[in-house]
Amino acid sequence: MTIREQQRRKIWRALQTAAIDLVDEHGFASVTVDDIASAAGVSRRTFFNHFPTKAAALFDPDPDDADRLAYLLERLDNQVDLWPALGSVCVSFVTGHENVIAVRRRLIEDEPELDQYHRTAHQHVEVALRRWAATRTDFDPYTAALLTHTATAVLISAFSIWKADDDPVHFVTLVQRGFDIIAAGFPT
Amino acid sequence: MTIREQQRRKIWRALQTAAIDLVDEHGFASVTVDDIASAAGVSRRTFFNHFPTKAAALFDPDPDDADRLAYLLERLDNQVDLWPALGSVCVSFVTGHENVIAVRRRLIEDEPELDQYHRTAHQHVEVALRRWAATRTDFDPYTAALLTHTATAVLISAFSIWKADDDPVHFVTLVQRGFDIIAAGFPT
DNA sequence: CACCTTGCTGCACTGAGTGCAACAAGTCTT
DNA sequence: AAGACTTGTTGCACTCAGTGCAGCAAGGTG
Repeated sequence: MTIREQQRRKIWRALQTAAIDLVDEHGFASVTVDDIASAAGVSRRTFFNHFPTKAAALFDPDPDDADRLAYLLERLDNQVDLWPALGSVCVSFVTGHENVIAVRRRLIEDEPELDQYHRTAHQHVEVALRRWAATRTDFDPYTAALLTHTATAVLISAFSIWKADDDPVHFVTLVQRGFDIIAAGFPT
Repeated sequence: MTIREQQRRKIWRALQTAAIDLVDEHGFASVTVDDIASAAGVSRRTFFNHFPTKAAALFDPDPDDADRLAYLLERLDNQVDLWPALGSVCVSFVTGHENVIAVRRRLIEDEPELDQYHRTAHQHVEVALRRWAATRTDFDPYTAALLTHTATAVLISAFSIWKADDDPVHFVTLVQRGFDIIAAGFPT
């Protein structure tokens, strides 16, 4: 990784942590982009070189995580049973990252209107899943769409139920349980 | 319905149609709130009395539709099999409204970045479903969350696959098929 | 060491969204 | 039907998100 790329990711992280800290303390509406930028030691204009919107600074996924998800999907090629396979990918993806999820969860508990912005985070996952589904030719486009959207629905459901002060491990089991319940076709 | 309420809904509709027409012709970014308001014959300030954001003018559900969905859910009380029941509600809800869906579909096909705003429309459905699920005590909160989020995932999937110039009836069958596929637990 | 490229910065600008204070029109009471 | 009350529109002024542009500094390349 080049020096440029290192610096860029460093600024990215500084902006994200500054944004989360400030919003956590003062609330989303009370924090301006100027505040975030100067807390991170960069100019306001630089903020928008890294994030398209103020909300994105809170919820855009770390580039490393995006790489990790792409890698997990890559290794899935020959698996036969699609839904459980997707489930295992999602479980692996969230495992060990409960702290990040907990922070976002707490922000949204404090200010529910942030939830709509948080959807874009799941949309990033969805895009990755869709890209992967497009490479598979062994099922029709509609089933592919259902698979990806339902998978993110499971993640969102687990996220919506889990409380920030719950047992972190519990979140992963929630995700797994969600995939299992749907695999069984919503038994009554 | 009082005269006031009639006038209010009239302005609401004028704003929504003006917004859709203008955005359809010139693109989302090129149309200002001023343009929409004056096309609808009201002041800019009035626009924001009816819609919280510019995007909401395109995608907020008609109040009549919200009432209709609430009514459909109300009549569901004693049904035993939850998932098919939710499916029938969703099918009934979209039946006969393919034209509205087609318009939104076309807008998003032209400008994919509008998709994120369209999610809020589904969020309104989701809120209604969640409110209903909260009144049922016969299943746990997590299953309730899964049910509602998965139901909207089906709607989103059908919406993402359907093309605006497809057979309108086809959309409803897509929704029904989605519920069926998930009921079967994603067979391979 | 020169040359090219990438990314940070300041500046100026558009336009979304909000609080406030009139004002007008619908609604209710007697 | 006339007054009091309520609800909703309007204009004004303001903050701030987001963008295009031009300059500059520092990284990358031969």
